[in-house]
Amino acid sequence: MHKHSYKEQEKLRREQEILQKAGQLLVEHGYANLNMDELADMVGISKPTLYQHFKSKEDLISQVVIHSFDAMAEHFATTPKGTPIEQLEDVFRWIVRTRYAHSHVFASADADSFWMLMRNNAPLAAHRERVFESLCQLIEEAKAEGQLSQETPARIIAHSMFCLMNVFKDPSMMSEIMGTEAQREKAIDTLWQLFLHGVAASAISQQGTPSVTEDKA
Amino acid sequence: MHKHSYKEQEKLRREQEILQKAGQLLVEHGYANLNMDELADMVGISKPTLYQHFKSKEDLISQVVIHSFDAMAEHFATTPKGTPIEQLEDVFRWIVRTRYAHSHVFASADADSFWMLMRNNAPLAAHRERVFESLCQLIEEAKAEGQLSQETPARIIAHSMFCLMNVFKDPSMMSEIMGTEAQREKAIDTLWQLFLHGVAASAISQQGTPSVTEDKA
Amino acid sequence: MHKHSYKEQEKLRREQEILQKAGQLLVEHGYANLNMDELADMVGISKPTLYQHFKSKEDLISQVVIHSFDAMAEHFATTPKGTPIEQLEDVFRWIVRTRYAHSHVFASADADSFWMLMRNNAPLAAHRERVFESLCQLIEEAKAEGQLSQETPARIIAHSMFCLMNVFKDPSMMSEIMGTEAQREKAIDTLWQLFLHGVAASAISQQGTPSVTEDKA
Amino acid sequence: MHKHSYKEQEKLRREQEILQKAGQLLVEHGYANLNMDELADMVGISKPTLYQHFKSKEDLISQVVIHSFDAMAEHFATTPKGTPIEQLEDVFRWIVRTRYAHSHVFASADADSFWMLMRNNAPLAAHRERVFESLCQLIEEAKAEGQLSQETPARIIAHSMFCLMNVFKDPSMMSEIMGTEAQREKAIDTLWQLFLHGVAASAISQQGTPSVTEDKA
DNA sequence: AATGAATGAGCCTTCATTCAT
DNA sequence: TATGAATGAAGGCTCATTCAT
Repeated sequence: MHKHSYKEQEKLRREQEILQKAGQLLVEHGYANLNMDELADMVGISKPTLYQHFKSKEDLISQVVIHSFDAMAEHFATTPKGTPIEQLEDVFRWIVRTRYAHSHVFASADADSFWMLMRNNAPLAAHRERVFESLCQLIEEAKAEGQLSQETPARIIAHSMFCLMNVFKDPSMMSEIMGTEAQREKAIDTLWQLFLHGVAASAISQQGTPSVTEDKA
Repeated sequence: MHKHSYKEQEKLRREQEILQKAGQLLVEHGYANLNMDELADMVGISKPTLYQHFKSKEDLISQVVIHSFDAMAEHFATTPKGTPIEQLEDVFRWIVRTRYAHSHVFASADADSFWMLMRNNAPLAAHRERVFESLCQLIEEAKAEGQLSQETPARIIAHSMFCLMNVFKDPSMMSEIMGTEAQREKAIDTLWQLFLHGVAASAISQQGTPSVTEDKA
Repeated sequence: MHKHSYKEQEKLRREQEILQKAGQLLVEHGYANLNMDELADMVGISKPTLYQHFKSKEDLISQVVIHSFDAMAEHFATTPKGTPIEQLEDVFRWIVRTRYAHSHVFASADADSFWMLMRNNAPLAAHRERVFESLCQLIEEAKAEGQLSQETPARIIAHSMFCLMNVFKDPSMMSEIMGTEAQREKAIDTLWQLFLHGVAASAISQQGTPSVTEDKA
Repeated sequence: MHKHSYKEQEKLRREQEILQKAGQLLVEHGYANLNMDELADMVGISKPTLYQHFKSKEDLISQVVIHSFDAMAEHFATTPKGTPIEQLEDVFRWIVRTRYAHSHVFASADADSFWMLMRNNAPLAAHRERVFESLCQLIEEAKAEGQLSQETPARIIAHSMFCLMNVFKDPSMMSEIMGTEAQREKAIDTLWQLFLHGVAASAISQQGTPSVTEDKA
């Protein structure tokens, strides 16, 4: 069971390092502009060694992304329980922070690379779906407790959440987030509120007519 | 006065065609994977001819994107007047429809290519900023009429709107939009409601505490 | 005899203009970097028109060079007679002046383009040889009058003359020449003296031993 | 301390070979017509391999030329001492021999490629200037000993020397040089004498009047 | 005769991937 | 196992030259 365990651990450690640096480059340069020479240099190994761990660029990047999905899945599994809405908020904050504080892959999650990869990569899509499912379940729970709009499909709510996070991708917003700790938290709050009210139970009531009017009445 | 007008129109027509196909390839393959050979083939001309119309790949793609921005700007200018909120809704619907019906460039608007291009391309950034400014003004008007949250900066609201539209980028959502006319309108409605309630004036009130609770009370 | 004489003159005039501008570009950019688009633009005609006058780039440039040789040949024929040495000096001065004042082709006469062209272009080589022969004859005459070293082959003397003129090709020298009229004449004087003493009759006497030593003794 | 010394030597050897063949092609085809495919083929490697040794065509060719300058500089430094004039003669002979025996780059030293390269390539210009400076110093020494004309600027003398060597560039001269050892030496002698008398101290005396007359008197 | 438009062929450069050590 | 070295396959761009009008 632990035959070669040292060597294997060493190998794992190295792979983690590769994945981490690759993630960094992926975020900084995008998929197409991430080049294997640069990556190898950054990790401090040679290119052939890289190819001993990952059979191709696509494979490598897929694993980077899968890794991110798994980290998210793990957070889902270990997040301290509360009301579904509280859990959702926790997840929301965790993702945003992870994204930008640690330059996580999700920062470019819906960019070219991402979809292009996903299109031809079943395992990747599967990992993504798994996480997405967890999120949808949480949303359904919140709906069941009457805290989220019944009328909005869970998948759309989940997507909205991911998409909204991209607000911070714009350079002008980025700077706001990259400022003080307080600024960041403030910005995240704002975004969470924005999301929450968009999907709140009371929100969606009369379709087609902006409920704003009713609210004001 | 209109000497050469035929030739010139022909030239323009050709350029439009190039831009249109380029937009299509841009959406399908992303900037880095859009290659000039393929584009030339697709348009049915030779590569050098391409370069007689556009001086470089970057120039060409910039114009594609600028074109999209301008189309949006034009819609802004000609949209039938109503309350600011109504105008916003109109813009929202127009963009979503244009994006997905016509495979418009904005479908990959916040992708790698987009930002990378913008970073080194002042004219492009300027066109974008112009459209963005228009949107922000509309938002400020809506705020002034008390219909949007005063607390959320206009730029964040504008961004949210753009980001939310990416919900449809996911293949699973895509299929929903690409279905019947009715389905599409339904989906757009849902998203608009979602956005609207997220940014509505009454929405953001107590920070840090999910206002859902208060709303219910 | 003068059928179409007007049209033909017009054609000739245009060809002269093309050749002149081509010469200018040839000197400025070199053969390989002289491009037909630029040339056509400079002359104010279209490229196909260019090709109606000259069947190819090589043909065109050959004629430019041939033209220069012919101009030189003409100068040889019309130069006011004097002693052979005086005639030589006159030729020398004329070439240098023509080269740099009028940016003549000979300014790049021994550059890549020149030899490469010559290698595959018999007519060009012939024209060159003709001029060269005239020069050699002049030199032989001077030798006959005892004014030039009998021991140095005429071809070498002729060549030396051409080569020495390239002294001015160096940018640092160029500036000296491009200054005032007086500066230019001074520089030309210096070079002529330098050439003349190199080939003077009294100069070459003891082979193998630097005659300087003897001179000093 | 000498780890990898074999590999490194091999790499150096390869680079030398590339530089040598590149020099050959440079002389034969000129800068613009030297193409990397042909060079790679000639060396027996692939184009990308070329680019692993030299980062661009310009870089490669620069090094070729720099190499030549350095070889000359080294000869300057190691040449057996004698009178300045003797040293000059040695340098002269060495350059001519090196140029034509080894098809050295200087054979096209004042050609298009050369100047164009120099114009945008500070390191190259620096190497050239260094050698040129050495030559000028030698010339100044010779002047100080009264063996060269005080009136002619050292830079002009140096240039004359280089330019005169181009006499051998003409195909008809080339054949003479490429003949027997004796022929070559004879030709070089002739040229050296020609140069020497052109710049000798006694030579330049009365400006404007061919001093030939005086010499004869 | 003159030209706008088009193109085949080619060149420099890059990069993911593999070979040989 | 790790790597220095090598490369096939492309991609962006240019240019002399020709067609069609």
